[in-house]
Amino acid sequence: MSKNVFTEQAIEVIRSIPEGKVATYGGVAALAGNPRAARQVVRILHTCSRKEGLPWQRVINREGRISLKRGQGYEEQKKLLEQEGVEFDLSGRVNFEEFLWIPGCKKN
DNA sequence: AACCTGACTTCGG
DNA sequence: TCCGAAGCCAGGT
Repeated sequence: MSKNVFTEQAIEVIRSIPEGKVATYGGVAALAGNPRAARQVVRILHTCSRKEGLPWQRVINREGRISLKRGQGYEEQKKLLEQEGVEFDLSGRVNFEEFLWIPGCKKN
């Protein structure tokens, strides 16, 4: 327990996103105890994804899209997700009905 | 040691 | 329906 509780929780939430599923920044923040801390999730991904080995590619924005721009990680993230089985429609969106991870959902 | 920024989201006008 | 502003806060400069 080095950092604050929120950070600890957020990291744990991110870690528990299963392969082939995705979560939103706000969703992770909410599960970590602070629905409005989506930006902190972004920060955490930036600072910890590398050293903590977090599945950063499974976190996308609320529109079901990848927030990164082409040439800045977008392609890599999409590729990683597709390799896990996550599909994108023609406009580059993920179908939440099918791929949004919901803790406790038995369909996982 | 302050100030700025960010792979976001929500709310009010 | 659309747009600006607030909320959140650790890391980098």
